Amino acid sequence: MAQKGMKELDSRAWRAFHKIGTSLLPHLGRQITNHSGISGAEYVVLVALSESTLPSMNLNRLAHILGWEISRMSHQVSRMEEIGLVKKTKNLEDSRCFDVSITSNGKKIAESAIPLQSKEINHCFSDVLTQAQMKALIEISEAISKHMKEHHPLNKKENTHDKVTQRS
Amino acid sequence: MAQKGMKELDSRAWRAFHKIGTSLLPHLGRQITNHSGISGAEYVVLVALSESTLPSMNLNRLAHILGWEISRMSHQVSRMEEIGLVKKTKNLEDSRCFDVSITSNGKKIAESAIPLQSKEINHCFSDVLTQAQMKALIEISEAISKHMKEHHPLNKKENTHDKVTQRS
DNA sequence: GGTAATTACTTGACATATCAAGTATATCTG
DNA sequence: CAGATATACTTGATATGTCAAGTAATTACC
Repeated sequence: MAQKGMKELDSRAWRAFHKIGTSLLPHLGRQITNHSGISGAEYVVLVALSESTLPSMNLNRLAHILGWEISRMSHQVSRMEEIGLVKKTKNLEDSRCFDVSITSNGKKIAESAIPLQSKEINHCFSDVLTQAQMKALIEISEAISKHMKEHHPLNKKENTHDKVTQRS
Repeated sequence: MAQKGMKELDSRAWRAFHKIGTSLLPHLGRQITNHSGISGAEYVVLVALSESTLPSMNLNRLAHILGWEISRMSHQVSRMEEIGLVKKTKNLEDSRCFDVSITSNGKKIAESAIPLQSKEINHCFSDVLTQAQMKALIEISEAISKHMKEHHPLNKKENTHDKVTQRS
């Protein structure tokens, strides 16, 4: 959604990316809820924990893997603990840290959700793209990720402008 | 974030896409707030109104252009009206409809925000990709959008599964 | 070994998104 | 033209994301 100061191709490419980013990702999140009864956020946390070789991870590490802010991670894990998807225990070596681990119930839900979700992804993504397109997408992702990592790492403050808008 | 039931390339491509979708878009949203003091959502609404050849649009049309649910659109426009970015007037022909138009203040903000945002997009997106990659992305977007339009149009109910998770 | 930084995480306020239900107007159908 | 249906939008509850500020444990430095 931008035009002035951009070349025609740039603008079209950006809009194309913006469009799939804001339609496909939310759609697949909704699908998770539909087929497995958990939110997209809960799903990615469970998958991250399932895939780890370690039995548990601290919040920081988890946040880093998912590319989330630590505060969001904290809220999310607390909610997931309340409903019994994960368990949080104080780390013995460093008592500032919490070890987050998946519960057996969480694991059960993840194990049934993952293949269903893979099917959805194949449906909306893999099946509609060619091999060449997927390879291109991997390269595109790497180029952008590299840039982001170098120039805009998470949790770096750069805000200098106040909100112009105020509510009563 | 999915593995089982997916081929290696499919999985890598999906993760690549997921990663940029969940890092680049939020980053650029934050940039809008930083340089212009409005949220990403406010920005896209203002841009959609600015770009329209018509002086106003009803909520439905606006929601359709942005690919948003009507309820989200309604809340967003109400908030933007409160802070004077847009104006809402009852349509005379069909009094169920509201004509949404950009205010002079909204236009002023949009006009200063758009070139700044284009610069940001060039920085993080256009400048790090080749022409060929951008062309590929446009084709990829078209393939996915076509599928979504045919199989998962917005505002279609398909939920059959209750939330498994409950709070006290 | 005591004080200053740093790190890991929490908390609460608020903004925003989503969902289910509701209201009001318009259109369609017999 | 009356009742049924569809459309355009609103509303309120709840879930989630974000921000600024806080707490507590660890480490770094003199």
